Amino acid sequence: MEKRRDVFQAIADPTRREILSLIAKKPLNLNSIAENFDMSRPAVSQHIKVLDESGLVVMRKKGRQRFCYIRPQKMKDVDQWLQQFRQLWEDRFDQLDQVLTNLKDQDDEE
Amino acid sequence: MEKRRDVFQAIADPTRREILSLIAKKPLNLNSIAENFDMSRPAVSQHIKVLDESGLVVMRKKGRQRFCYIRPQKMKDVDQWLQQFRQLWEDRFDQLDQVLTNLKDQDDEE
DNA sequence: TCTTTATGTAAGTATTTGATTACATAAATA
DNA sequence: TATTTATGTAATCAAATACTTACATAAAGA
Repeated sequence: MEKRRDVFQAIADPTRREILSLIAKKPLNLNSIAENFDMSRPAVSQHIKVLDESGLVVMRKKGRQRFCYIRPQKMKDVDQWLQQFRQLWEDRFDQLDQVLTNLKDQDDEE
Repeated sequence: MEKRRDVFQAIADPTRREILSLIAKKPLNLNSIAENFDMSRPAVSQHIKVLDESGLVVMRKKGRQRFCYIRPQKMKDVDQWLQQFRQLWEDRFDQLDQVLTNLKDQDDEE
C-alpha cells in the first residue's frame, strides 16, 4: 500500500519543483532527471518518490527504465486551493492594500 | 534584518494554510487566530512568524494587539509558478492522459 | 553467460521543523 | 499604581527532512 503525501508538502522543496518543471516539458526516466541536479542519484530518487506518493507524478516502467510523468489533475489541486485568495489579488483597491500603503511609513522592508 | 522565507515552504504546513484561509476572510490579531487551533499560542505564533517572513502576511500593531493581514500579491507568486502547468491540465487529450489511461490496467490506486 | 545500465534499498547523519513549558515585557484598565 | 491582557522569547525535544555511501537487483546487449 502506498503512503499518501500532501501535495503542498511535495512542492515545498525547490528540487522537487524543478523536477516538475523538467518533466512538464518532456517525460524523463530517473537517471535523466538526476543528471540535471548536483546531488546523488538516490537523493533525486527520493524526491521523485515523494512526488509519486503525492500523486503529482506517475511512474511507468519501460524496459529497465522508469519514466516519470506529470499528473496535471493533481497540480490543479493547488490551483483550486488558491481560488479562495484569487479575489483578493484581483481587487486592487481593497482595504488590505490601504493597510499596506499605510504600513510603508512604519515598516521599511521590500 | 528579517529572514527571507520560501513561499512554498510557508504554505506546506496545513496549520499555516488554515491561518491564511482565516485571515483571508477577516484580519485577526494573534490571540484570535490561536483560538482556532488546538495547540499552544507560541506554536501558532511561530507559524505566523513563518508566514510573515515569507511575505504572505503582514503584521500591524494596534495598541497592544498585532493584527495579521494577508498579502495577496505574494499569494499570486504561487499562482504564477502554476502557470507553466496550466496548459497541461487544460489540454484534455494530451499524451499524458493516454498514458494514465493505459496505466489503469497495471496500477490500481485511486 | 558476462557485463553494463537503470534502478532499488538500507544505514547513517546533520539539520530543520513543529511543538512544548516557563518566563519576560508592554499596553490598557481598574 | 496594580492588574490584566496581548504578545515576545528562550530552552528543550521528538520527529521529519534531505542528504550521503555502499550494496543489491533486474533488464538489455556483447
